[in-house]
Amino acid sequence: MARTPQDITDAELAVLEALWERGPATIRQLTDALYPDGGAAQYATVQKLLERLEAKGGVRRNRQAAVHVFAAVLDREQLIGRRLRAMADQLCGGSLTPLLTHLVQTTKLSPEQRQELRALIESADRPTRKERS
Amino acid sequence: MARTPQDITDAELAVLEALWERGPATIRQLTDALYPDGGAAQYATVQKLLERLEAKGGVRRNRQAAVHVFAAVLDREQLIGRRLRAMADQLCGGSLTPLLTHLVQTTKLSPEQRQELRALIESADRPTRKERS
DNA sequence: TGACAGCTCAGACGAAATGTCTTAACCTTG
DNA sequence: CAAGGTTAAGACATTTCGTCTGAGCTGTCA
Repeated sequence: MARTPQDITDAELAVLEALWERGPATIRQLTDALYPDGGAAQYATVQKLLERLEAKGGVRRNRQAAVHVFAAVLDREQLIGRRLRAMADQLCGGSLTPLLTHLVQTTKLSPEQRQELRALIESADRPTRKERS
Repeated sequence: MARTPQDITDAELAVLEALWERGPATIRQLTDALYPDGGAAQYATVQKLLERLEAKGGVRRNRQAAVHVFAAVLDREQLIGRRLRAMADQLCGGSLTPLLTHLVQTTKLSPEQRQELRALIESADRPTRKERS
């Protein structure tokens, strides 16, 4: 049976997280962060991971300088969204609603969080109206 | 970098889905459903997948008859929950709240769904009170 | 100038995960 | 009894993903 390649792999995610944490960075900087005692091979690993991330639209490369600087395009929120959508596609015929329902039923929310959620539901009402006008 | 093995793999999920759809079944039945033109090798594949699912707690095997009957232990809802939790662990420091927030912000809900969600939030209030008493 | 270090580019390779297959033994049925 | 179906065990093949090597270019320093 066909397997589904991962969208953003674990190692790619580690690179993304390093970019989220420190902002735009060079391969050298990322390698030192991810592999403190790394050698040439690890530099090349990070390079390859960035290349794949770039191909997937997860990072952008600035080639202006001789040493390229990479920045995250995909932030945590967006990645969460991608993963939720992929899960909905696989398990819920594409609908996000079962995921939402499940979370509401199982997540222990503080009164503050509940209020926040109610506000989100109400504000979710309003953009819809604006979109109509 | 270490990779994370999948909880329930794609092929295992296909087996689970067949069980969800038809209820308890034998290897023969599942093989015929999943591999209509399958031979002995496909029978063995399904057997192995079931064995792994059993080890993961996803299915239960009834050995009373000579021919074993398998039933899903893990239903779709539970699998969704497992995956959401895994996602929260990986992307949100373990908190489900960001996932919930994201879904509320991005899911286009009908008025009925919104009302349903409000009701869920309110009912989520009440069990909490019962649990205190 | 030459050597060296750092960088980019390209692609092969190694390891891990996962799906597939083979073999042997046992049981039931015709 | 032979054949077919089943279980059990484990090896094997394929795919995915992380790692590594080699070549070429540039800039710096002795």
